[in-house]
Amino acid sequence: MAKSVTARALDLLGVFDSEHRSLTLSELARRTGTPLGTAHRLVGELVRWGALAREPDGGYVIGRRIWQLGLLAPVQSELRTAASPFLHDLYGATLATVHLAVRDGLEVLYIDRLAGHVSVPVVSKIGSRLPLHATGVGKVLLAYAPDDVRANALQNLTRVTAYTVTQPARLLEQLRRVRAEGYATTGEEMSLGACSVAVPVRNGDAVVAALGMVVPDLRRQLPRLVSALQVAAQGIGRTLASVQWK
Amino acid sequence: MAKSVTARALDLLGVFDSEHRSLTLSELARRTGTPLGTAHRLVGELVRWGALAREPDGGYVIGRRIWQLGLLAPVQSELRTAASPFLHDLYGATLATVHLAVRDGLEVLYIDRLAGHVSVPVVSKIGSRLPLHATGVGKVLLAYAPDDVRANALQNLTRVTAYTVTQPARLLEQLRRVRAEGYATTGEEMSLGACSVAVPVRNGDAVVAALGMVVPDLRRQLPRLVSALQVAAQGIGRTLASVQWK
DNA sequence: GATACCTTTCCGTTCAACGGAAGCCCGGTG
DNA sequence: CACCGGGCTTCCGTTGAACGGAAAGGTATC
Repeated sequence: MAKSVTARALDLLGVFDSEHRSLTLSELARRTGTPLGTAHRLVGELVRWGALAREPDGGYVIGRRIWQLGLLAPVQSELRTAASPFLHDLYGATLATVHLAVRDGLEVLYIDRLAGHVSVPVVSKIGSRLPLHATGVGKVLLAYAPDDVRANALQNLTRVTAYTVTQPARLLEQLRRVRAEGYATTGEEMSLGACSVAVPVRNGDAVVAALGMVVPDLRRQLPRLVSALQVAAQGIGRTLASVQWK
Repeated sequence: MAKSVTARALDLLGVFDSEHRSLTLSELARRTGTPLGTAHRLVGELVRWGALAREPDGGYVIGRRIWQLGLLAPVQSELRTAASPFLHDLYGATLATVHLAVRDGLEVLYIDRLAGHVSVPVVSKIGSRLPLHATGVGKVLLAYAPDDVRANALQNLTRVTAYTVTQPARLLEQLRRVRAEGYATTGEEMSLGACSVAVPVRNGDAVVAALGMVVPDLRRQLPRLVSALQVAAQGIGRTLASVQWK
């Protein structure tokens, strides 16, 4: 299956994640199913180029060059920089945990986050992925996703908490309302004690991201939060559109 | 020279930089000296894995997966997160542009930056590299670098402005003073109208980074800035040491 | 000093990668 | 409309780089 050299080399990088930031050569070989001899050579090349680095303790970690490259990715260089000041405003105005996310395949990918000093159990981390159907930002992204994506996502509504929506019909109805009303909400569907609201961020007509916040309870303040979110999302969209043509 | 497939694939990624965030297939082929047929195949694999992505306009850009990986790099995940609150404090206290940087080979690599709304001409960007001998953070990193690095760096003191120190003997003397006094300064050596101060950030005994600021003029406030920097650097070091063993 | 685990080096075989060339798809131009 | 130049994609026969098993070298553990 994974035959090509390139694919193998990339897979060696791919086994790193936030729980495994440092791996030994043999761990890498095991996790990728690469024979040791081969892994040794490939890792050597990756280190030479700067994609991996060797720690004093002998473990391998992701190298600085990858980090530098990552800064050039559009999510980072355009979306994130455009959104950053608005996230701060939003956080300042509400003191809730604020999220910026995009859809990547059938998952939500968190681009940025501003967390208040604890308060609500929040699962997301910058760069992490969560299912589309159990988060506020996820529902927004799903609501505006192409039909085939939505169809695929509905196939597989895994249960996370007792409140997670797992019936396709019910979720579809919710998504319809998201499009009608312009915002999505969740109530403890991803983690108990956490509710969320989210709105789309548009560049022109296209929905390119979602902006959301997590709070312990929605009832009283929903209108206020929605309008704060919409103002910020508007600002981000405007910034994106203006940066586009320089 | 660059024969191995892996090296070629990596080189394809390596030609992206902040001036060239989006490249077409044939640009990639030209810039790496790869025949088109080969480039096509390799780029295809990179896209399949998520290292590159194709924009609607047909150009290739760095993919989200690389960005995600970059977040796992130690510079980002340890240094940057440990330092972030202290950078904010420092910025709040002084309103000067604040920098965190490490040495990478014979260059300064900027890890984080907090810029005031214009004021002084600042060259650095997050993820960018500059020569070691012409910046405050660079001098600090050079002062505490291993002997062979320092020797190599002194070979090649390129002139940037009229004030850049280009005589090895003079720079060596400055570095001696940096070690003795615990901070480095520059006066318009990198860019006219900008002076800088910097101090080392230590993790235990080892100097792992440098913390600096850029201001229009140093004379009057030097002692105040140095002590603010030292307090912050101390804090960062403490945080690093405590995170180390979890 | 034996054990267990990791890393590094070596080398003959083989099959994946190579890249030249030919065809495709556009958009611009005479 | 026909032509042209550009970038993109596909194809295929040859070849040498990549493969991976095996064995030797390290280093902590019992």
